[in-house]
Amino acid sequence: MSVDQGLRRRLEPDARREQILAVAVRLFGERGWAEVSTTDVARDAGVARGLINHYFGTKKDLYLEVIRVMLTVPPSAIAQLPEGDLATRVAAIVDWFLDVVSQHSRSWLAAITAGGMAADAEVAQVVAEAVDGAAASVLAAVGYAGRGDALHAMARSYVGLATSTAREWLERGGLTRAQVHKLLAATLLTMVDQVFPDAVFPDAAFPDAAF
Amino acid sequence: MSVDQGLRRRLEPDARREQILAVAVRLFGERGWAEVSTTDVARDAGVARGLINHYFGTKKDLYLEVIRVMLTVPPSAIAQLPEGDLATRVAAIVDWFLDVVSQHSRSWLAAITAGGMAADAEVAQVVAEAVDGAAASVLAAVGYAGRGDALHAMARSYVGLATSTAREWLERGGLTRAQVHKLLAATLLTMVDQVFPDAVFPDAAFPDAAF
DNA sequence: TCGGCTTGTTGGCGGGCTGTCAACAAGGGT
DNA sequence: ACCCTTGTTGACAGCCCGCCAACAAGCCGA
Repeated sequence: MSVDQGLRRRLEPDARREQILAVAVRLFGERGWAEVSTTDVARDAGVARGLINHYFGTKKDLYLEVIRVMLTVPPSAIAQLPEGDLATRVAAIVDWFLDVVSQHSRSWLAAITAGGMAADAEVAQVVAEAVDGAAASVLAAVGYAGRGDALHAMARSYVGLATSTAREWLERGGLTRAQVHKLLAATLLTMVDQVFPDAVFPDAAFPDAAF
Repeated sequence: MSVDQGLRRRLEPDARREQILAVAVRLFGERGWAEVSTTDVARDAGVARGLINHYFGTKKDLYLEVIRVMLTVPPSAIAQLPEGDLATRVAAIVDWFLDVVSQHSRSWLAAITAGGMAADAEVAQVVAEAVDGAAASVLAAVGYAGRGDALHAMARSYVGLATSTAREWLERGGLTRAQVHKLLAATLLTMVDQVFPDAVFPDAAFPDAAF
């Protein structure tokens, strides 16, 4: 593992930083916050421990970067919004979510379940930003983008459902992908039909028009 | 805060243990795992640090007890299952959940959102047991108790939705209780109608009979 | 009342982890 | 070949944790 080849080599700051970050992502993905020490990261990176503080500051700062990396969605599959029927779009957004989660499931799930210290305010904020992004995607897919704070809150709640359901599927193995898909699609349709209309702006009173 | 009155007094083991535990619950509820040291708990309890290890073992062991306390639902409101229509029972179980969460919201939410180190296996198990209990209550309320693992998985997913929605309500304040109630009731009804039937035992083929 | 004994309680030791900083050296520029 | 920038190191101080021998509070029998 630890690629230490005796000699001491100079790397460009970006390269060294990214190398340490990669090691940290791997270690924090395998074990939790308390189980990984900066000494471990330094050893596996073949680097003096002080260098980690030099590049990242605090151990928590390093951890925040790790979580950001874990939650960063590969931009390949984004922005594919099929223009069909509502049910079609719901099925598409659910499939997109399941694809993203299942591909790099371990790191994504580990990070979204608060990674190791959800109580920390900064960690919570990083996770909240990722949830916000997913919620915005959901709202866009169902044609409710930019329609008020309550809708965003409901969309974030739905992302919570999607997350817990995905965990039941990928970690516990108690559900099949088909069951997960049906659950998420049916509940999202229900929310769009029955719950979202009550949450749009009080002044704007066109609850169903997508355009 | 720290009730230190100079002299050193002997307490019965249960009393001392409970006193320390109370202090730990307060501190871990205010701050997270990393921000609370056993020294802090000892100081606020007016006790030597070693005594904590004597009573609880490891700091993590103390933390597990704290989370168990936080997740323990006051047994008052349980076991009230109104025998009415399905929609009535759904509304009742949602109200019950919202009551429980809103009463001691801070500690419950703090603990259920993984309390501080969800990555730890033991902490995850304690939280999972609490989620299992809530899921069982939901299944019992809708008449699907004891009908297979997939159903329990779906119920746990629903508890995830309830948790994230409650957090949007209580912590972020972006939703009203009425909105939360409608969201949770509508989605639960949808799951009972459209999703649960596919998840019952393969051999048992009576998806709708409550009795 | 007083000594003894059980046991709740203390304080310090060793080990480990973290943040900081002055000193060192790798490698390019002149 | 030299120098000088700067990536890199190693050690120091501080804190936290688990452990354990020593201490004493309070009860019991004499």
